[in-house]
Amino acid sequence: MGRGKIEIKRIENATNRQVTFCKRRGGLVKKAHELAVLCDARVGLIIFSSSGKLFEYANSSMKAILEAYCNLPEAAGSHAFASQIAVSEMTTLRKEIAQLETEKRRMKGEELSVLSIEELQKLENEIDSGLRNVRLRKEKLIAEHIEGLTSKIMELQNEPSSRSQSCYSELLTLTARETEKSGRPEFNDDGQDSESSETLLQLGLNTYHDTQDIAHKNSVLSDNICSSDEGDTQME
Amino acid sequence: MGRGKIEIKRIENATNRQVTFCKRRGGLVKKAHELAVLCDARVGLIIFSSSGKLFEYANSSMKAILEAYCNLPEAAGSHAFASQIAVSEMTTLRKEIAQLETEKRRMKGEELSVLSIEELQKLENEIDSGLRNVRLRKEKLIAEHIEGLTSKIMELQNEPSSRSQSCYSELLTLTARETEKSGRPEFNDDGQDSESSETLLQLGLNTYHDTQDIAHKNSVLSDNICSSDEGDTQME
DNA sequence: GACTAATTATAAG
DNA sequence: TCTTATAAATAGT
Repeated sequence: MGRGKIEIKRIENATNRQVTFCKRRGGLVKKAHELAVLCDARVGLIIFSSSGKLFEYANSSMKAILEAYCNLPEAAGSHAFASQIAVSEMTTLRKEIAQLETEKRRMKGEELSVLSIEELQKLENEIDSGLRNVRLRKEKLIAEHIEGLTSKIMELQNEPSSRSQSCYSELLTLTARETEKSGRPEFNDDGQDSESSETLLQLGLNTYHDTQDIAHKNSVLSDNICSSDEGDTQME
Repeated sequence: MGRGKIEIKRIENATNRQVTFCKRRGGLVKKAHELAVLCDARVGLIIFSSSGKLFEYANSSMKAILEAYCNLPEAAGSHAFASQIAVSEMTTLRKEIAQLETEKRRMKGEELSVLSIEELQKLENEIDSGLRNVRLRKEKLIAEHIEGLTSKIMELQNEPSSRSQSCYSELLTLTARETEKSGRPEFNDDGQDSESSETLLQLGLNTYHDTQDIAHKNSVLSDNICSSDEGDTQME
């Protein structure tokens, strides 16, 4: 719904991402509210922005919803709940870190021994695509830098001073470096790298979820865990 | 959005209410997922139908979301049950994850805008080195594969059978590709060799990883939206 | 569930 | 933030 269709993947531009976050958060809260009212449901919605700010909506109190979620009639022994959550969360985070570190090592060409030819090919495509992007960006910066130096020289040309010397020499170095690389063909468009961004996702961690239910069922939620008023929405 | 406008008030007709509940619940979960992915947010959604059935969505584990919700800094006095140590350790782990994710994205050529030319150069060197390692490893595996096929053929040479046919043809394809490549300079550092060895793989070995990708895409999509891995959606 | 006509959300400017 | 063209959700069938 917008001037153009968008892919559902992380928005890279931070400003854009923030704007979209605000808009869609509003839309989501509105729809949560509508569902609650129209269908006589109890809805609790918790959102943490990427910067860690909390937004929430609950048509009844969030505490009541969370208590119901944890299958616990009333608050007691909340420490057990919290510590179970904390322990399993920590495990999750550690697994996530291990996973990311493995991915990073593989992208640096380490720890490849267990990968099949196909997996290696995927990895290669992904890295190659990243390399191209990095080079493009670097070359853009260098070009801009050269342009800046050039115009500086233009300015200084009429009043020669010792300062302009250094600009000249830097410009010479840079242009020499760039020239060395020119003549390289553009990207081939065979589309082989098109799946690059998904490859790593499939290695994701799933194993901790099965402990989740048990943790919830055995846990207790206390009175002071949550306090929330009806339909509370904050601004970020 | 529909044939007619409706007021946001409890739907009196029970059947109608149930149908609307199902439709809108699906929509809400989808939008929660989109927000989480697009804006890199953490989202937890809990829905109880009027009959008391539970539906939930969380892009990370619901435990993690609730844990974060219950341990908000400003609530320290009233909500603090997880030990201070656990909280700070968790913060450390999260920072570590954020850092690793940034590194990973940069190696994939994303989020480069804040990097200087020097940093980009360093990154490029790192990625390039990784790429070479991956290619070396892959080519080693392919060579071994060829060798394996060769010796199989040796074995079968004396007793010609229909089975050996396929080995021959695969070997021929592979060696043809390898030969084509030889005599071309080794890694030049401008990225144009990027596809040098993937054609070999795709033509030489079979192409089943393409269909794997498609299957994977589908499964990722459905997992994210409605499987019990992340956000659990039940049928009522 | 599948099908639209209409409404609503929102991407881009 | 505000506008508006367009994509998406959905009410009624």
